[in-house]
Amino acid sequence: MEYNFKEIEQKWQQYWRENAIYSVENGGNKPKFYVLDMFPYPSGAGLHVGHPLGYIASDIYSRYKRLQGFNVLHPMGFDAYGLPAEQYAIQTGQHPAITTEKNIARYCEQLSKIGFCYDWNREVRTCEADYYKWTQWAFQQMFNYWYCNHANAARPISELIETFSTEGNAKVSAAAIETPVFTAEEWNSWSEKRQQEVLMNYRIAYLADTKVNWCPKLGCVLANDEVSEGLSVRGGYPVEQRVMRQWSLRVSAYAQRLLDGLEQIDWTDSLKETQKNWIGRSEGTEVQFKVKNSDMEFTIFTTRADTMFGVTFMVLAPESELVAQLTTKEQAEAVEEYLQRTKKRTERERIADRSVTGVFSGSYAVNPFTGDEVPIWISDYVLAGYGTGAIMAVPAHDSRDYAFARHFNLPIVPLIEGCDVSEESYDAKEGIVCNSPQEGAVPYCELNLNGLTVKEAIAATKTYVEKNNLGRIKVNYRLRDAVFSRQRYWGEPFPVYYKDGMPYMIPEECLPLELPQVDKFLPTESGEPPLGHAKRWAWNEKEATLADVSEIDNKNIFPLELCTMPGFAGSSAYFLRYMDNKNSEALVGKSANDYWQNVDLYIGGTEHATGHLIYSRFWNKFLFDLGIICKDEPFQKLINQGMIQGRSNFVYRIVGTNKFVSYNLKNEYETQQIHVDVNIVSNDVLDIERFRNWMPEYKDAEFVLEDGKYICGWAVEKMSKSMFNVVNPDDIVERYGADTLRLYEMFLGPLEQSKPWDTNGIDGVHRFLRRLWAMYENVNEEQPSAAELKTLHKTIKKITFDIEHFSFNTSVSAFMICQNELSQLKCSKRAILEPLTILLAPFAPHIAEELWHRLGNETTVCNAPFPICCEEYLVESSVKYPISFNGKVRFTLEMAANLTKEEVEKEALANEQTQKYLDGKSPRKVIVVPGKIVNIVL
RNA sequence: GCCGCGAUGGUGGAAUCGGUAGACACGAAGGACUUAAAAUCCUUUGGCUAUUGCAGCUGUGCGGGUUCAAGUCCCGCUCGCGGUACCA
Repeated sequence: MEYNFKEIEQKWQQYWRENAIYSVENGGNKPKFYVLDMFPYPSGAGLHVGHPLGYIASDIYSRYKRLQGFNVLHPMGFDAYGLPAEQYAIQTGQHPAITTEKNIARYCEQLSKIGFCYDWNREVRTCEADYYKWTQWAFQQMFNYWYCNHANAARPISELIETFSTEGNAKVSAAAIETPVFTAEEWNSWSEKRQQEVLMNYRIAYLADTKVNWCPKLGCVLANDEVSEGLSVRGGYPVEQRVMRQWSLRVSAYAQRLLDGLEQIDWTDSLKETQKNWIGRSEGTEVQFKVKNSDMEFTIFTTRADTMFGVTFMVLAPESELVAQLTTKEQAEAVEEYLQRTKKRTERERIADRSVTGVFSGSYAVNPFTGDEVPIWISDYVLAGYGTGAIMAVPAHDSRDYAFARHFNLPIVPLIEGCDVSEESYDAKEGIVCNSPQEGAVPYCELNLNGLTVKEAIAATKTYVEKNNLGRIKVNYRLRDAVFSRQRYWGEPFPVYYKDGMPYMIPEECLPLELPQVDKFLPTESGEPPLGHAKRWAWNEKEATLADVSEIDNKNIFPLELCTMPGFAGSSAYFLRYMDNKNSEALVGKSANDYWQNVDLYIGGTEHATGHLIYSRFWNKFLFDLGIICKDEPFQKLINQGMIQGRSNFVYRIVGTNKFVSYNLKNEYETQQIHVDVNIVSNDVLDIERFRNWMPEYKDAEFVLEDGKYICGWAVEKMSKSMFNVVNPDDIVERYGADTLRLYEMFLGPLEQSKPWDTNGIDGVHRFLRRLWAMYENVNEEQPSAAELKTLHKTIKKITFDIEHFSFNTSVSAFMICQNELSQLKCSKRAILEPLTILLAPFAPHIAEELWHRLGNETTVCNAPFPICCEEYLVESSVKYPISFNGKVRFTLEMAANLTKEEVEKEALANEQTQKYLDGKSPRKVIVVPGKIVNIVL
């Protein structure tokens, strides 16, 4: 009987669906296991062969865990809100909801063909109201909470109001926007608006004027992780800095917990490292500098407190509030001109052009250690958003300060013994400190750092600063708050209305606030977001309905927020919703969450390292603070699957002709390299007929062949339509079947490694399945031999080990070796084939299910127990020892397996050949590695 | 610049704890079956030397080192990939 994969795969996919084989209950006697894929954004292009790689890996692991008796949650859904659908809508006028729906249907169709064990009853789509209701709800919670530094957790804003009205804000330590101290009397005397304004400084979701990445082309602000090198990640458009009134999430409040949490989770070091860099913890010192001839003071942040005696000037960021205060009349014009000039430059220009620019403010600062007076400059190499937006410049030990000092001819004072600063600064944090002011020097400071190492000097200076009240020890983080507004249509609406210019939350019982229909998706001419086009988009507090915008003037009707939420809003808590996706009372019910806890295994791409994987950790920690969920880290183990690149093929056209020359002859001609569709090339040999029919211009093409064949060149490139190297999984399933696709994707190479897709090798895997299939033709009931049992149990051991180490490529090899050995033994015994079938089920579920039933089983193989390796079958009767002299193997000796180390040594030395090599001498040393090698040292 | 990862045949890759490098697969060459093709099966396949027999040497990006023994550990490079950056 032929291996008819098409029939088999259809049959079992239908069987699984109709009998709900993969639906999962919350609870039961089995231990739980949660396996999650990063849910896809359904783009119009559909899936290519690279997309399912991680899904196949997680599917294998899920099925394996299920066979081992775990209750496995393995869901799938769609990240459906986002820019591409909206861009498409702008171009074509098609509503994003329609295109998104269509794309999801296409994705589902493609995914269903591969035979995944998803519980589709738990599907979530971020654009559906019963899902985004909980995104809106979480946002409202963030609005209603503040971050208390004492509790090191989010606390309800009501507690804060209570504190303000009884004792003011003096004792409150919060992660918040700097707020002047006020008393309870002051608080109680303020208007509601004033109180709301103050509270806004404390909220975790807050509205504030912030410097944002504005992308004019997209008409939208972007978060830091959505911008790379001054260009938008989506579309590659220029991004500029702008101050806008925006919603932000106080992610920075969680910086330390996000850092600490990395210690408890099982992620790769490189990913943890990326997140650590992104969070960017930096321990340093804040020092107060007085302004000469003024009462003013300002604060700078430094990690090099040891360089206080090398400060020769100060620098302010152009955007710093201090600029206006510290600019003198004489310098006003020059400073204004400089500010205008830097303002015009886009982020990209600043990155491209790093030439030194700056202007003197006219003021001087006083070094609090020495009383020394140094000029205050303004330059755009100092960033307003980091530290205090002002620095002390130590040109001898900072390359940027050095370049600045050189350019403007400012003094350079070295502080490390033996360093040479005539050509460049000495930035390294090592060496012995010198040049502290000596006794009697003017100016003088009693702190003497001479002779200390840099590390010791930093510590000594910190102590001095604290003791003398000159500043404080401070930890800074690079991690910024996440800008949360998007001037866009296709996203979650904010559940917010405005009254008296201040935002208020729509009552929870009125959620979800649904996205209204609009005709036009472009931002409005006035610069307002597309929601400005909505005809009915205002809030009536009393009736809780949407009303005509024309009625806004009416007393009880208030306008809504016109922005929508960014892409990461919907993906930050989706893993929680899968646990309990039908729950209309809560994001996730307590019992469901207590049962599933968190994700045991998360598989997805590394491109989310500083976006989704930071935001969802933050979001999760916030919900943890609220007591909604029981784990503060969402993803216990995380694996990044590598990217699958394309493998492009080329033909070589002789310039100016329609003649094509084969790869190895191309150097004899002047040729032009042209991409050719990989689907009409097999093993780099071009199908000439199909090539002629591929495009009209090649209809009459001629060829210069080698050995009667046209050989194509090849290269590894990104998989994309323009390179004609896209391979569609549907085509592979059609030609070879889903099981072959699954095995081959795993066989390509290590899961975490990026590698090119090359259809050429797939025949080998397909052949294996056919050979395996043939072994089940005449199954008999004979007792298995020792050799057969050994092969089986060796394979069980290997497969179990491999799955647990996510080494799926070597498991496929192990199956091939096993099949090969059994076929040599001509083994078709049920006792061997039955466990082998279960072993194969996670990898190739369709053929395993069919073979399982052919062996006479009634139940599904999905519920069979995973076989266990019996070591006793693996015991060898004899062991082949390579005998080496001085590490070099000379011959191999077969010995009984049960010999002790001493006996092996004895037998090896007694051997005739050994004696020949020894040539009468006695060995210096003999090293026996049991089961491995005997090394004789001469 | 800084941080992280990697480099093994014609190709993808294996080698799990320092113990016979190249498993498994593709490709290639030769053979069997066949009128023929497809399919299937068998043999060979890192390089060099030898080949009527055995075998020998060499070999994991480069240069050193540790060790009886190194693809694997240590030091110094080269190249490639990824992340990140006027972060004070």
